[in-house]
Amino acid sequence: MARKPAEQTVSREDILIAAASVFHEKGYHRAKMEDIAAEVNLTAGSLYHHFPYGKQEILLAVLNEGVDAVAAQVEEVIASGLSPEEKLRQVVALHITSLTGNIAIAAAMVFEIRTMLDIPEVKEAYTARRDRFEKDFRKIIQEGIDKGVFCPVDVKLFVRMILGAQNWVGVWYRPDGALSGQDIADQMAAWFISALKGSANELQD
Amino acid sequence: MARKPAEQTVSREDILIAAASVFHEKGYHRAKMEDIAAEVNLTAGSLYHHFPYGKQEILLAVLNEGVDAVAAQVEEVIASGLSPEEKLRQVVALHITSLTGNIAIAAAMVFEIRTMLDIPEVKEAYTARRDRFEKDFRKIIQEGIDKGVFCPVDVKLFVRMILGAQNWVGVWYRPDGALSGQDIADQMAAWFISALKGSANELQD
DNA sequence: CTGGTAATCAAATAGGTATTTGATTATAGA
DNA sequence: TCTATAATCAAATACCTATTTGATTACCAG
Repeated sequence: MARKPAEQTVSREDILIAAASVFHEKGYHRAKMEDIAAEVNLTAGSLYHHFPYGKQEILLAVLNEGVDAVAAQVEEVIASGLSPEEKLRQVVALHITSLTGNIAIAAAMVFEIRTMLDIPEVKEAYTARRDRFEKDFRKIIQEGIDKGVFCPVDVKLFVRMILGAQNWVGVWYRPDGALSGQDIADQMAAWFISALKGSANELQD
Repeated sequence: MARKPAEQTVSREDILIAAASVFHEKGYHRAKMEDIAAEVNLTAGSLYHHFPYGKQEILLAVLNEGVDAVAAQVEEVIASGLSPEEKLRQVVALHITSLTGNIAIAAAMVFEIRTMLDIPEVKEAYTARRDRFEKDFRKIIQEGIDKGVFCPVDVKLFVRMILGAQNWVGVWYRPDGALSGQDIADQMAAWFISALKGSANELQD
């Protein structure tokens, strides 16, 4: 056996997809290299040809996979001339559909990221990305407040609230459920906007 | 050495607290029995005296620790004669302050629960509890809708939205931050209520 | 005092699995 | 065709850490 004909060789990308799916099912720790390999008809050792640094490198690649794509699109929306409301709707949709469109990565993002947080470079890169993401959201809310279309709120907390709600979608969403990612996004965005319009009254008893 | 004087012997409870903190720092898998033991000045083997089933039993105990207390209180609120609004405020506060009051357990709850989900009994117990919790929240929202004080919404989704936002608090909250658990709960509850009052208009373009 | 028991320790044991190694073969380019 | 390289495999290796074991000591009840 050994090398298979060209049509059967697997790419990094193939492995990433397989890995994401295995991580999703079992979580990082219970996912064996062998499991990942099996998914693409390789043996565990062969994975090291594609990912010399091993399992962690694979996880990292899986996580990166999902993130940058969304980030770029979000920046675009921010820079657009849309109303804050519309911007919010769009970024919420971007985030949620990205999660629901790749549930395996989404779950890894939530559950496995901490595995890597003791590698300084990784932690930095992750923190930087997350902060940028949060900032993007804050910018939209703040813009709405400044323009008077949203009530003043604790922007930081509000953003954490919505990101929590959104990230959690990656935990419970199932592709065969009743709602599509877009459905979920639409409804949630509407609620966020309602909250942003009706606040500031029932706070102090 | 061997047995230490009475004042220095550790209790199950001591170990649980230590374990929760170690799980919080490192996650279940990277937390060694030795780490937990060190925290209470024991050796790893000694933990088996208190928890014969070992590491999993400890995790399980840690998770149980946090849950039942809140659940009972939530039921009480449900059964009370308060307005739906007030009920919602109170259960949100119960949940969030319970998370922020024991951040180690909260994080374990979010991140480590899945470790145990392949033990059928555990999975069942967990699912049952979670469903009951969700149902309690749904009951409040539904009551508000029925009484006409909340706009009609997809109750199931709404509850998932708020639970996501709330659970996520366990991920980012730090006791030395600017906001107390109660602060967070008050603001979030207010937003949820705003959303419940102002919905149903901007859904269909 | 004198057992008996509870709490502990130090030192194996044991199992799992990530990673390494050395050989093997297909393919592409000279 | 011949050779270098890429992709693969099977079979070690290596390590880590949960768990077990057998001895040791403190405390309490009688």
